[in-house]
Amino acid sequence: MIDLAALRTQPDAFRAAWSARGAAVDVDGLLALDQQVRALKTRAEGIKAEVNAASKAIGMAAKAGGAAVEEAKAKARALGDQHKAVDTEREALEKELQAALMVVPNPCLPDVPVGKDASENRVAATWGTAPAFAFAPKAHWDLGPALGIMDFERAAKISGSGFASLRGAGARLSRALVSWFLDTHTTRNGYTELAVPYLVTPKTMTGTGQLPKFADQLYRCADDDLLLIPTAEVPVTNLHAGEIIDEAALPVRYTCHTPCFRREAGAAGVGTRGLTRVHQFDKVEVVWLTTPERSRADLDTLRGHAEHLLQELGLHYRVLQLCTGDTGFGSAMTFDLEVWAPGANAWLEVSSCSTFTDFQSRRADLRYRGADSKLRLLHTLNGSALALPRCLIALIETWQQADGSITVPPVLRPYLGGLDRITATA
RNA sequence: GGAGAGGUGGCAGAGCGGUUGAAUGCGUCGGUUUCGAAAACCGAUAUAGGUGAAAGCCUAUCGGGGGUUCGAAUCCCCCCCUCUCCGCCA
Repeated sequence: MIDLAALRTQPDAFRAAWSARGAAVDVDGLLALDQQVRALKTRAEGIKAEVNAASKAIGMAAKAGGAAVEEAKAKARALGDQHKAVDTEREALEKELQAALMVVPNPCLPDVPVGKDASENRVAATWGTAPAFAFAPKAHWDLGPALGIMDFERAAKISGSGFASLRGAGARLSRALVSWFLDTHTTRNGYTELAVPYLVTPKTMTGTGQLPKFADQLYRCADDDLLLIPTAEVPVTNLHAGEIIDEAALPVRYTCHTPCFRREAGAAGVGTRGLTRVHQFDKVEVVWLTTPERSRADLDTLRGHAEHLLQELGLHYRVLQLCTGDTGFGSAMTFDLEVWAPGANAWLEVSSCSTFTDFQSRRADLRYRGADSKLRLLHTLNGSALALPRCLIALIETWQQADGSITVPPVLRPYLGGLDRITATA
């Protein structure tokens, strides 16, 4: 959520920022509503102050055994009714204002390039080169089933389309990636590992911005009013909701492996072959809670952690700086990491690293007490490091051999009992 | 799932329906004292919002939401959470 007080004082800056995003926000409507709410609030509180004073007087008079108590009560009752009428009106308008604010996107940082959509994202960096093959490289949807490490048909049989299953060395390879990612983050990058619930409340989903705007992308357990997380960002960022963290403890950095559940409504048929886009996938996420002063630099550090993993896996990738028009709802700046999948002949997004500035903190009530003992909103950052199925795709397509076997990247071998090659018989 | 107990400020823990934002203790901060520290003593110590140039004033908040009342931390109803015991279960 944006800072309403800031909108009040600098509406033009917000207008410009939203226009750069291509977001239609009725600034005048918001400001008018805000004005009404505050006017009603002032009125209601003024009447309430009178009611309180009258009640206090009645209390004293009753104690002293005054005679005019009944008359005073009647007067106070009338005032109370008046207050209730005004306050009810205020409440309705305030709800309306809140609802409107909840679907307003975060303005991008000033140095985010302006653009209308994904076609105007900028390639900020490229690492490595596309692997060259002496044969025609195969896509994972051919390689995987041939090796017996992926099974799409049986997954569809038990769960419908958009689900995949791994088997044998494929399942093990996936687990090896998770372990290696987590170990790297905890031992080398200073993250604390978390294990969290995969079902969360609507309030939690609202804290990070999935609700109310993106309800159609979430799986919901209607009988219990719980939702399946679409990313570990949701439970991890909300973990400290409503709390006050001491500045000395910042930045708080967490890494967490969870499955992610996404309905992918409206994405049917778009890049859905094989493991590329599925309703359930595993991901290792990193989340930072940090100060406004540090957050921009911290975003680069976080992104570096994700990039490093791809480098050690020997995977060719590029960094995209998203333009204003392609930046997600709550994000103020996002870098996507796209890995090259030589078989599918495509760049696949395996990480999205973002700073949400204080947008999520305002929703989730995440604050810190500064060295000066003042309370301030935290800045939240997160990024995938990394998303499993697409890493797996790039990995096997990149490391495939002419005979259809897969060479295991050296960093993963300790996690596979020394296995250096996945073959159809493995 | 059944039975019971409980949810009050950073923490612990009081609180008759009436000038209670809330005793007391601890903690924290400032001061006195000290060569310095400890101890002791003195003082301060919530958050959010409205209004105002500011000082300030006002409103709200005792798990959440309703209700009774002129007035609710205190009474009533619903919900949530925690703990204990029983049952069930990976």
